[in-house]
Amino acid sequence: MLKAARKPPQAQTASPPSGEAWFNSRLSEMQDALRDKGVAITRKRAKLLEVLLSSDRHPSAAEIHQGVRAFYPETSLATIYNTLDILKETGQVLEIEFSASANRYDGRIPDSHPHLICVKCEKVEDMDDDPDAPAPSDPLDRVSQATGYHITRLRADYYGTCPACLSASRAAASLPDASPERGYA
Amino acid sequence: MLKAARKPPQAQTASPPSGEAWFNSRLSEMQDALRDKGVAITRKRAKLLEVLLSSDRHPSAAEIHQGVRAFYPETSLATIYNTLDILKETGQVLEIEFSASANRYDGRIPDSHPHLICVKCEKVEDMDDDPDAPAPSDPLDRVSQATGYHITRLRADYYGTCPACLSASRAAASLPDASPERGYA
DNA sequence: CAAGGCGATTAGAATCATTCTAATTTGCTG
DNA sequence: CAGCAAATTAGAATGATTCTAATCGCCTTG
Repeated sequence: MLKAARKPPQAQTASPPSGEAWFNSRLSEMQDALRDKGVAITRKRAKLLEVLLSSDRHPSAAEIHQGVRAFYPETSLATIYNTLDILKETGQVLEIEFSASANRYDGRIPDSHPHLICVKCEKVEDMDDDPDAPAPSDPLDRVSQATGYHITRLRADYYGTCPACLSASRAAASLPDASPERGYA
Repeated sequence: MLKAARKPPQAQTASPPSGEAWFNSRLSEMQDALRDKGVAITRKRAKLLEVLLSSDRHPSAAEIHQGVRAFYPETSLATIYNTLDILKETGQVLEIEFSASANRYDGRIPDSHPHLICVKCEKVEDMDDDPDAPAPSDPLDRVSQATGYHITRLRADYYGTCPACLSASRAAASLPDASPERGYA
């Protein structure tokens, strides 16, 4: 499992992967992941994958829905969410969460990577962040300069399992069944 | 406007500010910000500020509500959201957004700073990230080692205004009124 | 080809955090 | 005390997402 390819030597507004070859190989990856999970690749699901890979605009579930509907008008939103869930489970899509509007999905680069998010037009772009680049003291300044955005906020949050939950789940592994689950996973 | 103080020389699970002196000075900052905005500091709002500063658990709106209710049982959730909005506008609270559960609020350190988020128990902790620390290639590894978490994801997203929207709003500034607003701001 | 089975799909209901609305209360200021 | 604006309220509305129960489609087996 490779990291997202990192091409240019400086922070850039975007370097979206492209090309038919890339498209097909990425598509195969996703299909393989679904197969490995034991779920069928139906026509609607296949189309969903295409839609997901066909633009770098990080579509919402509703946008994906529209894209699939263009070909299969009988498709319901539930199917979109359902398939996105499977893709999430298999690490084939990155969900970018927002509380004030719809989540956005990145199927092109499913590993965590930084984004540029316009607070006005809600555009979401990939960013190639080169941490070794000449770094002005403030990362907001650095990224502003490199991208032309007026950056006002960096959200940098690490998601994982805390030590307490780690030992709890290790204990649970030896025992019958565990305490109730909740969580952001 | 100072940056969040950065105390220890390595990535740490947390270094919550503390002490009565700190508490009072931070409280004054928030109160001043409200006054500057021209809004009243009512008893309920004052209590909300206290609740916000009284723990480092990054409470949700509902948790704050409960905390205020303990003193003013007639308080409605609308008041909590309303006051949080004002605090957000004045940069006095950091909203940590989640789509799958309630947003969390950091009034202690209102500038953007990294967090540790447990995907199991939903704990949210502050993290002092020292980017100059000896850096194993992978930041997830570095943070895992430093904190004892099992980190699986770094969400690093830059929020700001994209070049297109910047020029649009510059244009709008000279003109009568602008195109419809939306956005994540 | 018929029957059975099972995952995929559907429409619509349910959920839940958040926002909105319209009415009421509060706390001044004169 | 009257008048006024801001604060507050209960409850309705919103909107993304999830759930539910029923149906569909398709493959297999007899």
